Amino acid sequence: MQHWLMKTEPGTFGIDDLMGRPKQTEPWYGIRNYTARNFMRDGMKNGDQVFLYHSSCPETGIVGIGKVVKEAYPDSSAFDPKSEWFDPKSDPANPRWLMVDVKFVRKFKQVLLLQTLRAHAEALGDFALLRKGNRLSILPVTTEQWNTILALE
DNA sequence: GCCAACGTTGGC
DNA sequence: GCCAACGTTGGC
Repeated sequence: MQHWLMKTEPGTFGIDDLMGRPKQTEPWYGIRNYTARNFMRDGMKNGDQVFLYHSSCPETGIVGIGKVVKEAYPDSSAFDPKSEWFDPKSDPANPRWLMVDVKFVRKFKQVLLLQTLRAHAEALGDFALLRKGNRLSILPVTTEQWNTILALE
């Protein structure tokens, strides 16, 4: 099993929204970055666990855990002209963008803040989230990093 | 294929 | 709101 981290903006859709969804599950639509898409397409498998991360908000950091319950399939929002994520270049016969379904697993009692993660940067090694200028919305987490982070909770 | 311009992300 | 960093676009 592999581990990942997925960013989300709580002002738009956060962990509380995920908890409130039917089956506590949501299609992760709207990813418009090739590297992130490739992680979904080539890496993410059913059962993989995911840190849920809140960005662009007062308390940025990891807020809980989810898991992949449906592997990559076409992101239908790319075909919807009314959608904010509409992409006219994505052909339904050859979809450019993909999504996975994520199910809520648990929420941390308190946010594991980015600044806390930074304080343990050495123990985390080369962690994509902490790299300068990191903008990936989906990124891999090694098992070692996963366990180190869980111990910080 | 290069690279400048532009748009977006995301922390602060 | 600012700004650094990065990805994408498009002219050549």
